[in-house]
Amino acid sequence: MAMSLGIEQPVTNADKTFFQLRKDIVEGLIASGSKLSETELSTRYEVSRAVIREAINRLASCHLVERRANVGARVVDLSPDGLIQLYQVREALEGMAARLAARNMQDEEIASLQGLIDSHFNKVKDGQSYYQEAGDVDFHYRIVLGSKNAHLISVLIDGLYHLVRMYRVQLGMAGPRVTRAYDEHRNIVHAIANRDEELAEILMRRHILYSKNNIEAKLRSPSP
Amino acid sequence: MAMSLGIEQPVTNADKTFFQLRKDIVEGLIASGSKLSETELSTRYEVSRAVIREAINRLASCHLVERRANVGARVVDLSPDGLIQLYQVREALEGMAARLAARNMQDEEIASLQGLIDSHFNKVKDGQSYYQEAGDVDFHYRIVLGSKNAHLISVLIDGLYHLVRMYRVQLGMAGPRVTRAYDEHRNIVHAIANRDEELAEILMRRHILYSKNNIEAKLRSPSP
DNA sequence: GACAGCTATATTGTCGACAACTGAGGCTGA
DNA sequence: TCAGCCTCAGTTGTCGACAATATAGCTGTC
Repeated sequence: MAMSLGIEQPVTNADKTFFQLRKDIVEGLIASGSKLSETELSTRYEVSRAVIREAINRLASCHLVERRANVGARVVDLSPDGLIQLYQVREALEGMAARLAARNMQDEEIASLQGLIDSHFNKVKDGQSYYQEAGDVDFHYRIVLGSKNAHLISVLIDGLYHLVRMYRVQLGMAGPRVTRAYDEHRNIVHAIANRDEELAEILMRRHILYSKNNIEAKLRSPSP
Repeated sequence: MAMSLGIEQPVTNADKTFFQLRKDIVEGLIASGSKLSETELSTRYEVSRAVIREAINRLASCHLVERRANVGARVVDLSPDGLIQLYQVREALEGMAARLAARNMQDEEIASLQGLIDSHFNKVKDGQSYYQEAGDVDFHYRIVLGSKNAHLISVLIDGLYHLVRMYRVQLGMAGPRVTRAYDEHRNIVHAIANRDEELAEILMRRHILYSKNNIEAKLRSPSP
């Protein structure tokens, strides 16, 4: 695993194929629930079956595909229950991440995070929904990295976040939750700056809980 | 991944090799920090390099080995900091597992769990330190499975628990924490039986925190 | 018509060989 | 002496072919 300190750089052919496949799955180019044929993919991506196999195995580690011996691999299918379970794990892990960030982040990192939030303020004020996607992701990334916990970083950034993005993209999230989420982010940073571990964890957990409820509501009423 | 509902059954050759390699690493037969040569392992385990490669990749997903492109894989090395980080994640995940177990476990499952605890009582009373290893593992397994959350189950049972066992085995844990841990288990089951999610989570988190402190102390004073 | 068993086909699992890369050691030239 | 380059052995990455397995469809019997 790339350990994700910064941007993951593909070096081998299997890496590139893995990233490409992951992208195509997350963005729905390969339909959720569809079967992944090794031979077909090897011709489509113009690599040998061995590298396709390795890529699929890695995707299985991220829980983006499910593999059965002697049968094959299928892209996971998205379900309300799956989403809920995903957010339950996020709540636990990111709560802990916020706690550890309050303990372990350097002062400069916190200042930089504060700067990020401030820059968001302008965009929120202008009503740019740009926020939800890039801004939200960036915010959560920084806190997870700030935890300085390798397991946390790996499970979330290399694993769950791609699934989260898959749900967001394929269910078409954009949402009017922008300004409210902005305030929540602001409060979390404040708690971290005060080195208040307990509060940072609680606020982060509530933030994710709200976010789950929001997406869940969208999931019931197909709006797009 | 095997999804771990019950016992994971090897079907393919890569499965068997993966299990064997994992066992040998966890139990220290392959030294922590040592390099894993694909060619050497393929002769030692009498399989082709391809299945060794797949096994190593899976081990990397469990964080039991670290792989670098074009260089090779090394068994992770155990460190005090690594142990602490591991238990931080356990605290977050198993806390959530206990909460969800209080919500989702069937009445019969809870009764069975209660039975397990009761059976432990006799052994603890007799001073059998058998408890710590098998009993403790079994207890935590049941609660994680009781959460009915696939991600939680996979990350913990297919992943972190093997690392936990690796620390325990290679640092020689047995400890006088038996009776105290027993009481903590008892209280957790009580909270779950009462469907008290909040309390179940808090108790589990404290239980793991205590456990971490215990191992940490042992790690400072090499007793065995 | 339904069902069990068999056959055929397509897919996955496994293998050995070749290509590409890394790291160590020695060599050259200042 | 030392920095930098180069060579070379050994390792990992990639490939195409073969073996083993599962699924679909057919056949024959009840």
